[in-house]
Amino acid sequence: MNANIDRALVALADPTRRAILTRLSFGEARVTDIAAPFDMALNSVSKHIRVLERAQLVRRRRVGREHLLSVQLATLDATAAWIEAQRTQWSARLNILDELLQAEDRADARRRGRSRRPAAKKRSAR
Amino acid sequence: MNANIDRALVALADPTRRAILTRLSFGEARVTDIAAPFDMALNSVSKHIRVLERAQLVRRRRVGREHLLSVQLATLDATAAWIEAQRTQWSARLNILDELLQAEDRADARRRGRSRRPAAKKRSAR
DNA sequence: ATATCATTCATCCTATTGGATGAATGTTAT
DNA sequence: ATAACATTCATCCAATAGGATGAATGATAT
Repeated sequence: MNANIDRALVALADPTRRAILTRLSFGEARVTDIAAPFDMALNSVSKHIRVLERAQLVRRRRVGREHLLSVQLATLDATAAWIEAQRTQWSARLNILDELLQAEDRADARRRGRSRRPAAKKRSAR
Repeated sequence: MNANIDRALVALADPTRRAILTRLSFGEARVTDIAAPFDMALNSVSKHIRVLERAQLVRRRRVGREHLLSVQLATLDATAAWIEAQRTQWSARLNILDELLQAEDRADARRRGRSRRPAAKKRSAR
């Protein structure tokens, strides 16, 4: 499961591959078509396509001698969703932590109230 | 603007760095603390942290001799949002294309109706 | 059958990256 | 002042990734 996310993130982490996806958002295209606008050998583009394919961000449909590629939006969705989920989970943890620290502060304040001994305790960063 | 997204995606495309972010979701930590669970030299972890910092996924707060790191959730949000935006844009383009193709098909059907000459025209892939 | 076109395979080269190591820098404690 | 600690800097190394090139494979057209 996570290996897929990994492949997708790796695939998206390259500007050429993102450009290829953008190109495909205008419709199916052959390897040659995709390569045309790039100042790069056809073979290099072919390699990038394979990376996108392994990440399931792109689908290949062979028709005769040409390979027609298309974007696989679902995977892109899944990737954004994964990041968003991480964000939520991490944020939740930090909130819990913050509440704990605030409770601790209140306890400290009570103790200070009893013993008149103000101690400098720094608040954790945002 | 896009250079930031690029750095964030590159940073997220590594499992060690994602693990570091997860670690930081439990709260601020020093470089040494972050490095502890990893079977990896402190220096290597330090390098990963710099990558996360450049991508603004992590913030550093120097307090005395220790460097306290924390997750910068906003950037994570921005990254997910960027992917989601791409998805939306690309999906919209594909929808337009699909409508165009359907309109074309209907036109073909009308022409066939007038001239009795059925031509095999293949529908584009999903 | 042959030439042409579309694509991948196999290599090779270079730059970058993940990692290790030892020295250098800056901070705290004694 | 000195020792211990926290971290980075400067290198080095191996593995990987991006890119190029020429040959091989497969399909189409003549």
